[in-house]
Amino acid sequence: MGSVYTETPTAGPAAPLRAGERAYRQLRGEILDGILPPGTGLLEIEQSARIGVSRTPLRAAIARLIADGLVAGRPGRGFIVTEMNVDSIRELYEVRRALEEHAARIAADRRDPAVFLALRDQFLAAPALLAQGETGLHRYYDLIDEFDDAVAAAVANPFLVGALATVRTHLARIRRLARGNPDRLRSAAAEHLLIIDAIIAGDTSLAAHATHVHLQQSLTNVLAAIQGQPTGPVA
Amino acid sequence: MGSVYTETPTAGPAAPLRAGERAYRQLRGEILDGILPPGTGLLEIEQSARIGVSRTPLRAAIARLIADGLVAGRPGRGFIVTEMNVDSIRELYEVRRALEEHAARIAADRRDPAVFLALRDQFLAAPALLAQGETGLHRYYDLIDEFDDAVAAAVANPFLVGALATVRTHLARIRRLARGNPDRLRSAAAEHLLIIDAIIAGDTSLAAHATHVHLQQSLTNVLAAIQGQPTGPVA
DNA sequence: CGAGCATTCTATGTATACATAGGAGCTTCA
DNA sequence: TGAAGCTCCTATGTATACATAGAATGCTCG
Repeated sequence: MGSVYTETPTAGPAAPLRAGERAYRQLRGEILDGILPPGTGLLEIEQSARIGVSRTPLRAAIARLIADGLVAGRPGRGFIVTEMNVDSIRELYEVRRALEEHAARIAADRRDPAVFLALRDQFLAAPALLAQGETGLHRYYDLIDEFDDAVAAAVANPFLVGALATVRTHLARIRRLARGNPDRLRSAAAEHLLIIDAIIAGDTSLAAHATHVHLQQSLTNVLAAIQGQPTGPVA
Repeated sequence: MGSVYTETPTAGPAAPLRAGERAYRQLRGEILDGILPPGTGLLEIEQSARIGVSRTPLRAAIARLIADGLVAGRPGRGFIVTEMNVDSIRELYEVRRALEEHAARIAADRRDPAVFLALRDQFLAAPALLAQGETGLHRYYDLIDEFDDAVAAAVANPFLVGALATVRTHLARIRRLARGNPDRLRSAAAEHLLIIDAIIAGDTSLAAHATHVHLQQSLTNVLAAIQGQPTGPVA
């Protein structure tokens, strides 16, 4: 196994990244992007050869993916990428609703107004962003992430943030299906604005209800998108 | 190393249990029971020698404990049992409230009345149970588990049940601190009865509110118990 | 006597060799 | 021809040897 560090040692943004971490991120990304569709069998030897790490760190990576719920496996019979059907999506949104409503409530109570005022301005500019094509779309998704991060920071609860992170992981797999619906994204931006306004105002109840509405709309849209294309597109 | 299977091959209740699984269960149990108190350093070599497995399955076990949030570790600097202070307890209950309220709501909507009617009878007998000393206490805790399982079965949502399982794991560490308060346990049984009645009646709102009340009472009791004995007793 | 540096030691990270169990496919017998 | 049994093969489970990075400690120099 030749040079593991093909890149210059000083190039990385931080540490050169361990083999197990690399394997985890790559597999996770490929599952989330649909490159490894649900049902795909993950063979240790095959995957370790493909990614370029030995079996030991690859096993660690798969163990983490199992903990994430992205991979399932029976002992002695291999591992497969977990399925993501309509029922799973409904179930996921059920948990998401509980957690995000609670988070919104807490965020409205503990928020730093300045942070959300800045976000408000950015969301006001979202419709213009969405008119800019692919790059604008990317920046819009980054904005959503910023919002989620701001809520997480306001909540300041490792358990809640962790549970939300788990939900968001699975959500990333779903989002791919409903991508590219400008009308929906514009509506979503407006819904986010409502939530942000409620948080700024410190109105816990309104923040929770606005979040509820937003998630219900989101779920409806996702389910409709899936009706359109029964089985997700796969490379 | 010599015979891993000291016991007769046909003795085990099921499969002989893998080394990694054994290590995981033992370490998890010891952390939950406080035998390995927060802050304890888990050295791979030391622990693998103690438990009697090699480093590879022990690493897998520690990886699972990290996913559970029971162990934390900086890469290259070892692993330690996570702390559990008053703030963590408050944060845990915050998430617990969100999840259990939602679960109670759903359970009230989807429940099988017969299951909860049976539980109702058992909880009615709880005060008598609590008068029976240690064995009665044990059976009481089993009854709580039965209730939790019944709610989980009614909810029928793997994501929500999984999130609840995570919370319950950490809760087990806390419960040890507040153990042995008969008055509180009698009150808790009465609170559970209220929740069960609401679920039987299909009253989603009441089930959620009764759960909220119960958890608030539970948190208050736990915090009071900790005030009494600042740092938990350790073997 | 204090601070900086080199050395050593320890614990994790990684790779590989071996053990084992489960399944697929083939052969054989009825 | 079909079904049952056996064999081989493959993939995971486990153990161990080696690489490496970080920290603690002791030494030396100012």
